[in-house]
Amino acid sequence: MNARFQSDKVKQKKHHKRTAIIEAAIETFAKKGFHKTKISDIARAADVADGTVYLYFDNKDDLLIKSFDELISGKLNELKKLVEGEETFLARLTMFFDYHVKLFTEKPYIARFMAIELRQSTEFYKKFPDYQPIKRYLNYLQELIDEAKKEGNLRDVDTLGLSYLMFGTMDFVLTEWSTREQSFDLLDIKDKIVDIVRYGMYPIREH
Amino acid sequence: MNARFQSDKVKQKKHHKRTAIIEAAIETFAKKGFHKTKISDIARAADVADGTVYLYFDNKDDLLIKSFDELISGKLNELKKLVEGEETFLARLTMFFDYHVKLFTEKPYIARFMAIELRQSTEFYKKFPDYQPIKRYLNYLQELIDEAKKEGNLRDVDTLGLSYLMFGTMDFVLTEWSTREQSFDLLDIKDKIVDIVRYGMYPIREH
Amino acid sequence: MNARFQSDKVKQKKHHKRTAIIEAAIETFAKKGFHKTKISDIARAADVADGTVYLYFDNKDDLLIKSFDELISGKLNELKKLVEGEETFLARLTMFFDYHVKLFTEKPYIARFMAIELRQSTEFYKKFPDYQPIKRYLNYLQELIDEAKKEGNLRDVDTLGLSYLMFGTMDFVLTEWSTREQSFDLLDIKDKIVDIVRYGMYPIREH
Amino acid sequence: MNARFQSDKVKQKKHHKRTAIIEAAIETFAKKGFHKTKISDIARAADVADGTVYLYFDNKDDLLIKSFDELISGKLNELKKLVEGEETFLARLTMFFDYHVKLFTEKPYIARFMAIELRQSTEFYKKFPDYQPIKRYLNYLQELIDEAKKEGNLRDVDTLGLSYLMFGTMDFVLTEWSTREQSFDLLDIKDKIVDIVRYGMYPIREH
DNA sequence: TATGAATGAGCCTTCATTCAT
DNA sequence: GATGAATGAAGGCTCATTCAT
Repeated sequence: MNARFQSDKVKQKKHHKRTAIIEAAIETFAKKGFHKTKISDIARAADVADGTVYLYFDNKDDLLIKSFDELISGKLNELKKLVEGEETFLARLTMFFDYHVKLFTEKPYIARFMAIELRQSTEFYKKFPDYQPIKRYLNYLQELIDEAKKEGNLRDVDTLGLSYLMFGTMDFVLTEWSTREQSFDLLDIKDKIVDIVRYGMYPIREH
Repeated sequence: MNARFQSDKVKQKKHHKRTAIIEAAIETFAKKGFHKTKISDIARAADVADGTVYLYFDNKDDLLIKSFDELISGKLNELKKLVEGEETFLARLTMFFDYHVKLFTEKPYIARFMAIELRQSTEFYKKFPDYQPIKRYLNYLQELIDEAKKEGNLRDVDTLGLSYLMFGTMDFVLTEWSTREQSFDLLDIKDKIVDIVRYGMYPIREH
Repeated sequence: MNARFQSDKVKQKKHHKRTAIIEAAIETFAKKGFHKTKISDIARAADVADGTVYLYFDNKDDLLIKSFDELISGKLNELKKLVEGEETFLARLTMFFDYHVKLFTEKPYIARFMAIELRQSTEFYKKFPDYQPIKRYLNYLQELIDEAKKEGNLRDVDTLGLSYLMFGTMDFVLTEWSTREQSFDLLDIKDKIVDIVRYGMYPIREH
Repeated sequence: MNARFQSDKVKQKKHHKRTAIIEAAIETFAKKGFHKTKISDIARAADVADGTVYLYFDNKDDLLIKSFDELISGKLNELKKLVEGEETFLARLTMFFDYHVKLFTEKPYIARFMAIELRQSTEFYKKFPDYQPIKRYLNYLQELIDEAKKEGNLRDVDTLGLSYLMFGTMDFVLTEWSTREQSFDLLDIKDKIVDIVRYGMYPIREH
């Protein structure tokens, strides 16, 4: 092993603890909520000392924010790749939801994290006015919708309205699903909701 | 003044402080969030001593629950009266949304209270598994939907799905609206979303 | 016991804890120094709970300041009464020193408190620019000196200079005496220093 | 380059870091005070790693002590050379004060260091009973005084008393001067105080 | 009933010190 | 010798809850 390799290893190690802390934070915040989570809980879960957390993050708030960022950036990138592999708007929409259903089914605590911890306080938003991770999701959805409208695959619905409808519905379904201990089938309800969003709730007119 | 009258007055008085505390609690929880609200904040707002709160409520959690119950019962009753004054499903649906838009426009902190504080923690739900104030809203929505389906004014969509879609969308729109400092027009977006829910997002087929 | 008496008792009681905390603080700060003194040390010494300290004082710094104020105001008042009972400048000067010698001999920790804790940091002075308890002592000394000059009992020495000389000497003697565990006789050295200040250090010119 | 030279260079280098740390420590302790100074502050100022400090000093206390020693030894040696260049007691006394006025005017933080940090705690003196850097100053002053008395240039004042008077006055003047942001003229007040110490404060008897 | 002073458990954060490299 | 990432003990302060009046 030469010097260059060693340096790489060092760099890797440098980030190892940080990554461990982020992962522990996401899981613990999601499981117990921000306020009930002690820094020492996270430190223990990450197998580091309490003080180590403060080598990588300014304070508890900062850790929350950075955890969100990390989580959402990662997921959004994954999502974009998958979605952009699809051709039609319908396929993309389906993929958008499928991705989340899969993600949250596999790691329900992420659903809780995104659906609940995210919105703890206006104070939080006041403190970090530029911190709008949900906004990035919404923006992405809105791009997809606008494209679809251009393609003619979508009638001229209100972009903002549809994005709120889609995101809000998904968010609520997931919140219910995760706080109610997964008492209904996520895949099933997704299909049923997609059906409503596609065709509306009015009786389908015969022609 | 006879004994009966006196007793009534006493009872009224008895409830006066309780009511004041509940009202102060709702407003304060909504404004500052559950964790940042101190019992002494609520006591001051209600113009009672800290200790007095504990004459009417077991603890802070209990006060939160009772506040929700009070708030939601009141609002739900109001809502039911208005909704049941309408004949058609469409009118009822419209009324359902209009009522909330009006309510939250007038008292935005109630939106915050319902949208955010409501879902603070799994711990909370674990501790009070029977406490599901949202459930009552959802149940009511589902009743309306089922009726409408029977009337033939609604195609055979999934009741649970539609109720989640409607409630989740409303919830999210309100959260955004209240955390983003009312940056968009609530009435306007409501109409646009109702349009989507009615007719779906697909191009309307000519016939 | 009537209502008025009871109210007095309450008032007394109200201040009882505050007084106990101040006294405990002075003694503990003096014995251990500001930084080594824990709030819990003071609380224990005052026989109250830790939290009680914060009912009467904003924080540890505030407690230090208030303790000084209390201590110095009290002592300065006592001192003024005694000094003003004397007629001539010489008697007043003697009283000024005698008072301190007696005070510090009886309660050496007060000497430490005034001589050392008082000047912990420039930060402290920056934070509380108006907080100059020593200044009040100096001002008082300067008044005495100016009067004496007017009376003709004192030659036209520099007032500021003499006040610094007197205060600084006293301060240093006390510091040495208290940090060196009272290894010399305070009364004795006082007389010898007074002699120098009176007649100067040059050989007394015969005439 | 031979081995001896190399060894010298190494020794020099060895001491380079130690010297850098001492200098950084004196300046930083003086500027921020002992308790607010972090080891990492000193390390950064000395341009070494935190751990390096512990190669040369046992702990933070030890670093403080060694810094004092270094500072005081240096200054005392300088002072002695200058003082011993003077013939008469009066000239020596003047030099003693002039030296300090010059030193502290040029590097006010040294005044702070000596006047304040020096006396942080009884604990400190208890821990290091032999550590009396001021003592060396006092001893030197006392030697000067005793010599002067032998020479007949000084009446038979109490040596300890006069040394305390001189040192204490100087100490206090400097403390006031440095904590009050140099609000008065050091040179001017020095002359006025020297006048008092020489001739006393009583009206000069005519003859 | 009502009060509000008192309590004390609990937690975030700092920083002197260590030690593997 | 030199580094600096990691450690973990320690303490100021908050605030839900109690209880004597």
